[in-house]
Amino acid sequence: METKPQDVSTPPTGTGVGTRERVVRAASRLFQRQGYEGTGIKLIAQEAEATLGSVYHFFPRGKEELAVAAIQYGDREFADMLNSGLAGSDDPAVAVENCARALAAALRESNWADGCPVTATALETLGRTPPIQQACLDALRNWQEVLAVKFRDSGFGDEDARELACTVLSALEGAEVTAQVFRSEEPLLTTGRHMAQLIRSRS
Amino acid sequence: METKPQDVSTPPTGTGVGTRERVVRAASRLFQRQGYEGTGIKLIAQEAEATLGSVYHFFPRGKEELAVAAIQYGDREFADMLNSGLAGSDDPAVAVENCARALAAALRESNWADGCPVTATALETLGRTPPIQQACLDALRNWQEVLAVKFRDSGFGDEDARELACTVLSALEGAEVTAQVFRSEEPLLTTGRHMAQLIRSRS
DNA sequence: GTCTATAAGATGATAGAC
DNA sequence: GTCTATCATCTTATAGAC
Repeated sequence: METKPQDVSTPPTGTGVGTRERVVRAASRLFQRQGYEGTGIKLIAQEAEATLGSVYHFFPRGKEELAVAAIQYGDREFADMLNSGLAGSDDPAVAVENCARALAAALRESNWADGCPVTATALETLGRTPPIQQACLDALRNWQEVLAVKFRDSGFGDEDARELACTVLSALEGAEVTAQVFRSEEPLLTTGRHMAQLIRSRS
Repeated sequence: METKPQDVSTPPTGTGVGTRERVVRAASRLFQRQGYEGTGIKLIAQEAEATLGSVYHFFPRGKEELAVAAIQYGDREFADMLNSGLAGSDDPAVAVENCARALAAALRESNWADGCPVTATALETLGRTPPIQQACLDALRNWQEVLAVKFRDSGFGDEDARELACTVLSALEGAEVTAQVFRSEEPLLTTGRHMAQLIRSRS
């Protein structure tokens, strides 16, 4: 996760956020909500309050290049959410349950629209668009590592921490989809509770 | 799950499978692999060895109507897979782990392409295409009930069975996505093992 | 960097012969 | 029921003025 110069929070141009950043954010949100194939570049430009020319100025290789940037943006965003959720408690079981609760609250607040920022795009582009697939893989690996670090810091052995992280991440991912389809926080809350039990039963 | 007359495995017309069935199967597989928006009707017709006219003959209301039928087909298909996996053992923990193993094997055999038959379409159409969303909801509910029945039959109380089914379904759904992105059976196998532990710790 | 106009092709859907 | 031809629209992407 190297930080590039243009990642600074105050862009050089003005009071708000630069055009490139607005485009990436809009793309990330739209891909998250309606997938890669279902989102047109014109809509992205419109939501970002940019013109089509500006989009292609920053992403000359087109939609695919923009999607990679959007997935990487979602990667950082979701990792931040995981990290804040996990930071709430030293007990990893409590921490994971906090994460599930935070995801559930965010999901409800968005009217069940804003789930995982990569799942839809990942499934649509699996085995068909290598650069996007790679970005999705990097994101999932990153999130798993965030969880694994928490478990290791709580005293779990390397292998145990890695495996627990794998299961917890998978469970949260699936619970988020289920919660979106059911339009209910329950899958996330129940899964969070069960994950806490699993973690406790292994400490 | 009422069985309609046209659900018989030997169609009236010929030795093989009827055109309508071929179209639905092709649509189900393609939506599963590349999502709803990323799959054109022409490709569906081609894969089904049918013509565009035939597709619109059986589904006069177009792609949306076809998608509902495709999701319902995937619903039955996945429920069958769950039921066979669960039937392998009276111990619900062993049974669930068998399911995860079966899903992992099927995923590997398809070169990580054939995951859950509804997730991609569900995420793309959330809150935008009510009939499809409803079909996805029915599918997830159906699968959860399949699991809940197994847990109740194993001696779990109603509430416990329902909640365990919710978590196990979510975990398997998420593990399937993770396994596809990682191109590895490990997320499904690890999640299956952990779900077995969770079930045992609650009996 | 921003903007408009437009090219080139794909998409969902329809018409009507057979 | 099957097939081909076609329409209207939308898509990604480019050109070139400013």
